[in-house]
Amino acid sequence: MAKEFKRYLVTSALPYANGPVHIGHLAGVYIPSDIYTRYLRLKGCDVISVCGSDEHGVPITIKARKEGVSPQQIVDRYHELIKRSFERLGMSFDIYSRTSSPVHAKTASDFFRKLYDDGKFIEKTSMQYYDEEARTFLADRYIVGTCPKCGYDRAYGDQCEKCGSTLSPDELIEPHSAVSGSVPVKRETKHWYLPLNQYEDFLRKWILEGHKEWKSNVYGQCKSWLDGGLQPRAVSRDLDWGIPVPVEGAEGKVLYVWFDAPIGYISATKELTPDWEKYWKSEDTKLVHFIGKDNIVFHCIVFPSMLKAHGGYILPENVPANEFLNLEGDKISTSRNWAVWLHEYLDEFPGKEDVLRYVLCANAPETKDNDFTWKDFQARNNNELVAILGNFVNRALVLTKKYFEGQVPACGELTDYDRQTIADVAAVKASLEANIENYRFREALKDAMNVARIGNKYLADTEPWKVIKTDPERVKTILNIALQITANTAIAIEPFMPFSSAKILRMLAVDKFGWERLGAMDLIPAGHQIGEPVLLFEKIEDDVIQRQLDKLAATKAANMAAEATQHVEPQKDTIQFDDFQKMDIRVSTILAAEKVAKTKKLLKLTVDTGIDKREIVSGIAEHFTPEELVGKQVLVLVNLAPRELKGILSKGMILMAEDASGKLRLLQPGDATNNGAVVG
RNA sequence: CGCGGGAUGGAGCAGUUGGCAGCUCGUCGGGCUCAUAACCCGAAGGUCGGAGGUUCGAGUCCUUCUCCCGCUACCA
Repeated sequence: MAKEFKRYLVTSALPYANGPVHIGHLAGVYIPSDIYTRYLRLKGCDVISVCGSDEHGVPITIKARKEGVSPQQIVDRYHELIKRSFERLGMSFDIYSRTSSPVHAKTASDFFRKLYDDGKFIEKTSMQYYDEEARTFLADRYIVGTCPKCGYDRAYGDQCEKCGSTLSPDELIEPHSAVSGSVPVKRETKHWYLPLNQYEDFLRKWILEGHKEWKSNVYGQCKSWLDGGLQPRAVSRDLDWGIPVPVEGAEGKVLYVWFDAPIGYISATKELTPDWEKYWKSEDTKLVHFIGKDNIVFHCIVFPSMLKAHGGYILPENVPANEFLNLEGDKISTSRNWAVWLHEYLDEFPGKEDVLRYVLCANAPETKDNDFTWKDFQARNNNELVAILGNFVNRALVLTKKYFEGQVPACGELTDYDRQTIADVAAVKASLEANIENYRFREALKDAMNVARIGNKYLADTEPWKVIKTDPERVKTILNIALQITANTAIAIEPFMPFSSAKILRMLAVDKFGWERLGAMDLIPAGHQIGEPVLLFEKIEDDVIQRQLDKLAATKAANMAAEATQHVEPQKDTIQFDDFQKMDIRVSTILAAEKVAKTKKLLKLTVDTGIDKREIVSGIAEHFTPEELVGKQVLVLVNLAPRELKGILSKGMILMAEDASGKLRLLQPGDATNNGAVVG
């Protein structure tokens, strides 16, 4: 389907304004989006790129409450930080807006009202938990209590993380609010739902039949959702932070953050241009959403359904979603401060914006999760940016300076080899374009770097430093070509590394070229005086990298310490000696251990309790391998009522201690003891 | 439990409709000296997570298993 588009509308997932932006966000969404947009602009396309802060939702209110400030103060803080960081990184949004803006409030409100008036919603009343102390309704996640299945006392209202079972808040024993700690009560509340099930046919046709070219992760996820059947989804929440539901009698209710956030794309466009409808409502506009994989359902299922329900809007032509980036082997986490924060990077690596852009693009998680390591960062900078790109540019300029006082020499007669080299450079264009247009930015970046590779090879093969002694005329041609290639690198890398591109142009003392000039060999006229060569990139030394690694190690240590103090549980209620005596705990030896098939956490253990040999199923497979357990002595609660797990009768419980990091430790007698010895 | 994505030489990745396993970095050897000890050339190193199957032929299709990540908990 080679559709012709007259203009482009590019959106980037709205960063959630409860924290700064980190490298994961950049690699997943913003770098690809900026490359794409810059490329289209350079081509002279009509393109606008919109983004902004997502400022509503429960987590922001929680954070505000925790810090004792208003939600507005939270979002103001992070909006400014994020916006400024993006600018410094060279993100070229046409507008970076925010969902707390008046334009957005009106846009989202009108959008909801239109759907409401057209009868696109269904209204449902249900009972939900309410925190009287904090005066707020509680999402299931924010209710904590004891798990009815395993007795874990910090299970959430939707799931117990200990035993993995899915729960509803009603099942929790002694539920209390995670927000205030008070006991929640049930209250009746009314909400509006978007009946996604009514859009299944439309979505099927549009995605499953019409967009088979989408990335496999995106297509697969959509297919999975559609095959599973869609449910009506609530689009309002009981909350005092957000856009009020524009309906009579809806006091205290706001639009669900996932309803209002994507509309933020529309609002931002409105703020940018009075012509916004051209971008949102013309079939010849190509709409592309850049997102991370966790956002797929909202951008491919929910938002398109909203647009469809509203009518008049175009749908995204593609939704290139990336996977996740890990940091030094561990999942990036805002709450655990396990991240490389953009604003900190910009402060600590001034002038190295392009290095980060390069590394994150070269290592972008396009097909699967990837790992960012500082060692890789250093290697890519030193071996690729410095050695290949920076070095080539430097060679061409220094040679010109040295032999021709910085004046571009004229191109004479071409050899076959010259012609081949010129053809090689020209050939980069088509590949680079195809890769960018198919959202393969890693490959595209490689193409761009190839221009410099070709240049290095050309200089090595033609050896102007030798030829200058015998045939200065020939050197003129060689350096003319080398300089033209240099100018070409500036074009090719612009979408990826705009700062370096500009730097090259400054050194060459020429103006910016359009994309169509890529491959041309007459970019700089003979006789043109070039500027002073400066180094494009610098090597990054080991100590700089070590400082970053130390910083991460410190974070890890701080997390451990924090968790240790946080996780010490208060003493439980007093019990009588009789209660304790009821428990029969014996020293036992583990005779055999094997994983229970088709489970993640369960191990089947055979233990010798001294009384008998029995089987115990224990949820410890994630902490111990069967091999390391065999032969160990442990303490076993032997008179615990037997319980069937996965068809195996478990008779007893192995005693464990859970440390601050959640890791389990065996409790063992200090010295070898006879099995069956009574603990008490 | 279910569903989605992934598993390819030391590292990171490509492998289109099944047909001699490629790329970048690293390693080793050589060349060059204009260049930020950078650049250029060459070599070694994978049987493509495990098992089974379809086929003349499979990394590429089917079955099954293992491991990693994600979704259902508002973090890309």
